[in-house]
Amino acid sequence: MSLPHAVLTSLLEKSTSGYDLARRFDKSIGYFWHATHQQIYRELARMEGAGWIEGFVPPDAGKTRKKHYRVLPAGRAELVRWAAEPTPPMDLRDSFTVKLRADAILDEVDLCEELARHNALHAARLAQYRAIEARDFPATPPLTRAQAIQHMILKKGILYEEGEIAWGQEMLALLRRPAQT
Amino acid sequence: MSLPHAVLTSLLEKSTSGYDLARRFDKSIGYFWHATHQQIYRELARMEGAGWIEGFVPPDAGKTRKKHYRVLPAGRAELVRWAAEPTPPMDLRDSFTVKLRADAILDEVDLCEELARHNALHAARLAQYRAIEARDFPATPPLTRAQAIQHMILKKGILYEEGEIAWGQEMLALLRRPAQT
DNA sequence: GTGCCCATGTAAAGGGTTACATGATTAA
DNA sequence: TTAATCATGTAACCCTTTACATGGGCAC
Repeated sequence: MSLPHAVLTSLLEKSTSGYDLARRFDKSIGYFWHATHQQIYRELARMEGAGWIEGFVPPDAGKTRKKHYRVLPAGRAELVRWAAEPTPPMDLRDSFTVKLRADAILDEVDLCEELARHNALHAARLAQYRAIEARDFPATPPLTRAQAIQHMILKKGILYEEGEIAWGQEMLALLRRPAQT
Repeated sequence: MSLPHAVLTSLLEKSTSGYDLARRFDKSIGYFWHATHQQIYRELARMEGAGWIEGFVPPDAGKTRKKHYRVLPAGRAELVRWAAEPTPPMDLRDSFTVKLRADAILDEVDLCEELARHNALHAARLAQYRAIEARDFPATPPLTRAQAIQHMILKKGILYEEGEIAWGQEMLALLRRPAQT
């Protein structure tokens, strides 16, 4: 369970509203931890109750209902505590791979189109990541430690997508090969 | 939701008991879809109720309580139906990456040891996968389509672990670098 | 006969997904 | 003024996780 900690991290990077957090979870941080707006609102309410964060009306609020949250010392301490815990390695739940196993024994299944679609999705994401990299990490050496870490996280995403694409193309070639006995 | 379909696939590959399925989910198929024995027993009961599978006492049962399950035509049809559905791409939930983001802004966090531990785990898994590959896919060309697909699935795991290790080593070097300014 | 593994389950709690609800601003 | 988007929520359902329970076989 680390959704609250993902939210804390995101809020530490920049205080913001639940709505904007949800959008951030659809983009940058969401590539490593997905969450819907319902989850986020629920967690924000919980964490405010626990004294980890506090809500406030931003100075430029005007007439909107927008409410911002910022991390309190207790929240920061909790994040540090959690980060020191051992983490189990990510467990994968890839339903497409299950379908491939089904394909291997079933005949009636044809995953070519679906695989091609996935390959295109991965290519699109890769392009996004590369654009972010070009924008946020232009020169190489003069980086703070924080920037260097953030760059490595982005590179992890890039490597992952590159791997998916390379593998996906080989797999597609295999699936398209006519079934010779 | 595709745990039942992962179970169906596994049962099609080989009829077996809930207990052995659970162990299989701790190994081969579990690398792409994790499940505990509680989930598996529950799914087996549900699927038997739905007429997708049937339980039977294996001929060599003797005095054990062991019960085997095999896939019925309805289950096979359901698997085909499901495989034809579009799949969303896997969404990642990698708490270690969240911790890295926390590290980038927190100072009090030190992830070196944990990262080294993860790297060792990935190396161990890679070794396992390579051993399986050497055992199950020795020669190259004379493969059936099913074997070729299964080999590609294994290769996906190998590529993934190799990527994790390469990235993890670079990341470790970065984390170990003394914080200059 | 004690301890360990096999083998199957139940129960409770918590997290995630989907559907629904509401009101307020902004653009056509 | 109608539709879309902003912004925040509630409720129900399902899935997953964790803890507990049970009883049989087997080895020492």
